[in-house]
Amino acid sequence: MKENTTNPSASNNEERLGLMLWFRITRIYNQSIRESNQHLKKWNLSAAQFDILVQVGSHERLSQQELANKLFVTKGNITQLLRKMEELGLIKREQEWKTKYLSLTEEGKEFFHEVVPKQEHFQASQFANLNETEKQQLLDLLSKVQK
Amino acid sequence: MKENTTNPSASNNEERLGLMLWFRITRIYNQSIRESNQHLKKWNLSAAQFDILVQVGSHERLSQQELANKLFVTKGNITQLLRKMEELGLIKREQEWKTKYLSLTEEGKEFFHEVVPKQEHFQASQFANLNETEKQQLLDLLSKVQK
DNA sequence: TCCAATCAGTTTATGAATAAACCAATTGCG
DNA sequence: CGCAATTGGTTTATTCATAAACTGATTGGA
Repeated sequence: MKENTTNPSASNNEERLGLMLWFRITRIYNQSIRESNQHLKKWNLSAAQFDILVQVGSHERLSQQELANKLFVTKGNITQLLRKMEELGLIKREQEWKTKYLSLTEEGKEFFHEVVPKQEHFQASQFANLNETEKQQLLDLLSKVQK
Repeated sequence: MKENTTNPSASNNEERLGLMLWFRITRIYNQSIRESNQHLKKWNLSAAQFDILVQVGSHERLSQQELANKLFVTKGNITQLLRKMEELGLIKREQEWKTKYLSLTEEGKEFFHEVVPKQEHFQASQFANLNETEKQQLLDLLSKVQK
């Protein structure tokens, strides 16, 4: 499997590794997001919506900006996603001063308890090739990448 | 044992790790793609186009389907991206029987030699928090995830 | 006091990616 | 034969996500 070793150029090893890591991560992401969406289809939910469900479900008084920061996406993106989830009746937005605080509706909570454990189980299966130690190692390394 | 609280950590460690890995990877990806796009703007190129440039530039006689497989995206996506890159004059498609083989135009090759080393340098900097051993470790673990 | 800066959120236009349906050509096999 | 399955690519409708410009409200200095 030298698919990526095909010499992006004659630079040093350190840089070659960086590019290979980039490629590898985008590929894992592409594959993973696709399979997750497929799996979440059962509940008519997208991966993005699932992420929001988890965050809002497990944090009190989250503002939209805070949510955006947690998910590393833009606040514009959050606005759009929330509008849809509000329409679906899963999320409530309560304005206080200029800030909108988020929480799950009753229906959202039911969904949360229904979907999260199952999706969790599914996500775990995507890393089935790693044993527990390796998973922990991978998580540590990835955390370190993001400081 | 569904005494699940509002908290993913109520399940076993193995599964909790899986979900955390998923979140971590999507966040790194989101952040990384954004910064890469920003960086590639200098050349009016997107990350997706860059990926194609690299693959086509370093493999002879690649078909569209093969390219899609290498990048873990759908062939429909490839069709769209190639159309644009063809318009930009970076890529040639040569049909042989029903297969279209890809190659870089002269301009594409120039671009390749201009952009790749610089982008490589940039990508490397995104993993600056890891030393060389750790990078190699991370790459090995990620490869293992994808079998 | 007033004006610039900031902050939370929204809007708009655009690009990336998908799934699913499709076309045309080739092949396999009953 | 003849027809179904496969293969490579395209099209279409839809979802995600971004950047950038915007609104309105608040605040902090000169």
